[in-house]
Amino acid sequence: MLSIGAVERDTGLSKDVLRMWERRYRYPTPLRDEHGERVYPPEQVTKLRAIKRLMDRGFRPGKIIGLPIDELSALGTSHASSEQRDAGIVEVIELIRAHRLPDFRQRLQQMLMRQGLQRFVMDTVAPLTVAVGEAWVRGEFAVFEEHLYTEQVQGVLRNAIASAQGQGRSPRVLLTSFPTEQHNLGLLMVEALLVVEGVICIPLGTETPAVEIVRAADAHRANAVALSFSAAFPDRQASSGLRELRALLPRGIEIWAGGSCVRRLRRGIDGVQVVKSLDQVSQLVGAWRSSHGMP
Amino acid sequence: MLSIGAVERDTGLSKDVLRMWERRYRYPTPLRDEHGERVYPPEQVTKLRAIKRLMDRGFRPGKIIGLPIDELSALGTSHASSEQRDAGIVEVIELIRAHRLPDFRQRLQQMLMRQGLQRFVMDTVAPLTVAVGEAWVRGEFAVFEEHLYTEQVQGVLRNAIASAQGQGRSPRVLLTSFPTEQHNLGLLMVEALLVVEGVICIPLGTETPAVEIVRAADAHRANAVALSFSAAFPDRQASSGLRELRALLPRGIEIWAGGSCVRRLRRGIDGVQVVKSLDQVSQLVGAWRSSHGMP
DNA sequence: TGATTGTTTTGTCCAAGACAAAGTGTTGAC
DNA sequence: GTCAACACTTTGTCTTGGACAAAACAATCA
Repeated sequence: MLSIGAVERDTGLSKDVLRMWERRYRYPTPLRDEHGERVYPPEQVTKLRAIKRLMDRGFRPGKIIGLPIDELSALGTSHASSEQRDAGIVEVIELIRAHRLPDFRQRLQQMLMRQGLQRFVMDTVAPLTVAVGEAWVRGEFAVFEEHLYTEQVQGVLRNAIASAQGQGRSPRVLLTSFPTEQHNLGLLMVEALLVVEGVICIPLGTETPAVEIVRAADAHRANAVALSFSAAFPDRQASSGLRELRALLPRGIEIWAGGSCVRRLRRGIDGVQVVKSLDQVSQLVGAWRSSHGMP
Repeated sequence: MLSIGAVERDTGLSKDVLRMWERRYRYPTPLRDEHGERVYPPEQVTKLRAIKRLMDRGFRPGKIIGLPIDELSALGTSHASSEQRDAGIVEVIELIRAHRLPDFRQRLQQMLMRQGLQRFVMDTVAPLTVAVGEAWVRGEFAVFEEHLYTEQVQGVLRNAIASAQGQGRSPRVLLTSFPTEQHNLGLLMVEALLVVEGVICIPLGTETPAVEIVRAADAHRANAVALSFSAAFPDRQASSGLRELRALLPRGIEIWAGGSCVRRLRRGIDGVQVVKSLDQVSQLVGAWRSSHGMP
């Protein structure tokens, strides 16, 4: 049984939205505690998570909020399972669920060696992370299993980045996310791809306010700022934040925005490059280099 | 000029709190746009950030909200600076402030090699992190510089952990923190020390709810759970959380609690080992092993 | 096909009141 | 002098229902 604040943290739906939905769609239907405050049963929280997940994919709340939970997961899976899943991915997922930590770590390392860093990120880590996220929403993955997954992959990626990192040359790229966006895996994936291209990376971790991004870009003479937005990040904040940053940042510095959230932005933002897939990272670097007279 | 939502993102103060302060303390005093909605001037946002920072250190809003901005920064400075600093530490700090990223990274790596992982963590990383935290509060360090520091040290530590990690033997130790505790560096330092002792680590990253810790401990047959608490973590939540976890967890599994927050806990908690300094980590492992008939 | 308009959907913001949880201080017992 | 219990103060979160702008969708016309 969770309070409205706890549900906000758990689902990413703001208190205002939770109350508004209740008024407007008659769902969720929380009970009340002895002092008249909303208390959400676990099933409703699970369903809310599923709804949020679908909204992140572009569904609209009014259309799906009435559906029962199994239809919601059907909607979620129908899309994903259509892209045939690599047998390797399934196998790795099973290792986490069986809590075979050393085997899991070793398997990751093995795939990294076999595929090389670039293919490892694009063909293994990215789909694996999506699969883990979906399994978590369906309740097939415990919270701690997802944490453990994230931690292990982070370790492997950071390790690979350190090994692949050489002298590096322009462009100089600053990597970070806006406040409230805590997901680091996306940033690490991009950093890995950039390091492969021989780019100089300045990783700031997550949650840097716009003003600080500007100061950092200045101090480190960055040529571009790369921002990551997970699916859970609210669209509005993304576009307003990007506009704000564009206004603050000198025009000479490019902005690259990527992640599931910006993928569904309708209109492009002036002066911001939207990166819809990890493939484009390499092209972006190439474009920057050729337009700045580099081989 | 920022909207209330933007200020929430930027300062970490919720909309409810911003409105309540305005009602109660007559501050902040946002202007209104053409539709009657709050609009915050940049100076006020800066002051709000300063207030939030001091609150994280234990100040209470009512006492400090009336002070002018320069007195607020003075409050941050007065406290620290008495402890004499290692020359090496000062030197490394200067590298970050000069934004010499490759030199900084190389210097860390060099110290790691010279000192070995254990001494590196205890004599370099720990005091360095304290010094950076203090400098940040005094305003000598920008937010982005602190982010960059954290990111780099994290990289070096994770790298070292991966290299030092061998087969490992009992005890099996689960590493994590309670929800809202996002600081990862402390956990990584402990993990490094444990790996040196040949302990098997199961790192869950930060913010794992008590119930999930129990499930993870069961799934991975952990012998101990290590929890990290930064200075910003509320004492009360720490002790109640630890008690709750102790009640949920089988008695056979030990709880090790460490970090600046627990260091100021008055009473010990029954069945919880309080780790006041990093030196004790090695002893704890030794004690566990000898009491379980291991060499 | 593509731009322009109108309509529906949806999220954010507002106000003031209520109250519980956290923190502080005081008293009294050992 | 230390510790527990209690009362008092401070502070944050939750409540209500109304209003409205921005985004998404649909329909129209060039």
